[in-house]
This record gives sequence, C-alpha cells and structure tokens, in this order.
Amino acid sequence: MTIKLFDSELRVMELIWQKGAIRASKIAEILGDEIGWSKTTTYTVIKKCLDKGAIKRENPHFVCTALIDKSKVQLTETTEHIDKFYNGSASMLFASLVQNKKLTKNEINELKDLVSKLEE
Amino acid sequence: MTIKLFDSELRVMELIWQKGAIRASKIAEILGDEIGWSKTTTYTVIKKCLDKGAIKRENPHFVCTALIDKSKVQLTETTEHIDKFYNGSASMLFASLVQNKKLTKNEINELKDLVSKLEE
DNA sequence: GCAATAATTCTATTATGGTAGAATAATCAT
DNA sequence: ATGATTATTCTACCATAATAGAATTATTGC
Repeated sequence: MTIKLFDSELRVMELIWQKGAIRASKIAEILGDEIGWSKTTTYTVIKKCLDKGAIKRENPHFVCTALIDKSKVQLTETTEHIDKFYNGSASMLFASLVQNKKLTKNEINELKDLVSKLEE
Repeated sequence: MTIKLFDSELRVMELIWQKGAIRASKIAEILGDEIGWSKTTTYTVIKKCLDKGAIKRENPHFVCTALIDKSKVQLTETTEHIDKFYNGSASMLFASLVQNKKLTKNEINELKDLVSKLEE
C-alpha cells in the first residue's frame, strides 16, 4: 500500500528529501519565508506526514528524516498519471511529449542516451 | 489560457472524446452504469464542461462534442506533472520510468522506435 | 396543441484538503 | 529547579470539488 501525499505534504517532503535531515523548526522557518505559511500550518502538515508514516522525527530537537524515498513517490504518482491520462500506456506519454516538441535538444540527447542502454 | 478540468469533468470528457459526438442522456446512462452517478450529477458536470468551453452541445437532442482535444489536455497535465515531481525535467521522468523497470518489452521497443526518429 | 415523459438547470449538501489560533508541552539559560 | 521561550498539538474554520434533489424546461406521441 502506497502513501498518498497531498500537495501541502509534498512541500514538506521536498525539503526533507533535499536536506536529508532537518529540524521541524527549520522547515517552518523556510516555508514561512518561501510561501508564507504560519508556523502552526507547517507543524500541522509535518504531523500529517508523521501519521502517514512518510517521515520519522527524533529527539533531541525534533529532527525529521524521510521514511519513504522520493523516487518511490515519483514512480507511484507517474504511474497514476499515466493511468489517468494515457490509459496506462507509458509509450503514449512518451509519444505525446515527443510529438508536441516539449523536449529541449538536451533532453532529446539524454533520452537517446538512456534508450541506447536499454536491453530488450 | 488553458482550461482546468477536474476529475469528474474528465470522466465526461473521456466519453465525448471516445465517441466523438454523444447525447447527454447517453453519457448519463453510461456513467450511471459504470460509476453509479445519478442522472443529475452527470448533467451538472456536463454543464460545467459547457461553461468552461470544453465542449459544445447542439440541438436537437443535446448532442455533445468536444471543443478542446485530448492531446492538448494530456500535454498540459503532463507538463504540470513534470514540473511538480521532476522539477520540470522530462528526462528525469523518462529516467524514473526506465530505471524502475515499469516498462514492458513492447514499450521499450516503441520508445526506441520513437527516439530513433528524433532529430537533434 | 396538449398531456405525459424525459432532459436540464438551479440550488443545496457533503466531503476533503489547506490553513492557522489557542492551548499545551518541551527546552534552555540561569 | 524554575521561569522564559520555543516547539508542538488539538481543534476548528474556510475554500472548493463532488454529488444529487426539487423545480423547470424541452421533447414526443397522440
């Protein structure tokens, strides 16, 4: 069973993933600055991440670390996205991006590189 | 400016895209069967699609047709998804899918095919 | 044209995610 | 240890998307 994270929770997770380990107070400070959240809002959202088992928090100083990793969440969300918009077909998503020229030269090269390493 | 469609609205759009032109009453019938929506729920959602300019409806018989196409919505949503989960980098989404082995042999072949046709 | 029936809208209710104030608990400096 | 300060929770409110009942309007068969 995968954990469903809301947008607000992802903002918190993003910081934790980025920093590895970070105090709750620091998260509150940063998100207060960046998006104007009040301290209590941030703590409420951190609590939700705790309750969902997405992070743990340890004393002293309430240091937060992630219990689920970003790549897992990315994959889950992307799979859901593909189901919803491309009827479960990853190829159709690729085709959509490629055909609509949303890829930079750089991205095209990276993609070619990636694909060339694939086994069948 | 792109139209933001909610999940409920997408269910209606999906049918309209699929059928090309379809009576409102038929949509209500199908969604009633498939997901148990009451007739009025379906009509309410159809009305929202109308108000947003996503579809038009013509007499006689209130036949609905799409005014925006699916590929446009797919692209918009996918771009948003990439911004949210991959910091705007399509390559990172590709990498995530490829590395996590969520691709079937078939999809890998299709991807290779797609990529081989790309210009730099 | 008109009664019967079906389609549509208007409006309201419910569910849920986002946000934050007041109360409580933990920490720290002395 | 204790008072001052900071961190945290509990609870509630607000905004919005989902859903549908009652009232209204359109359609159809006679």
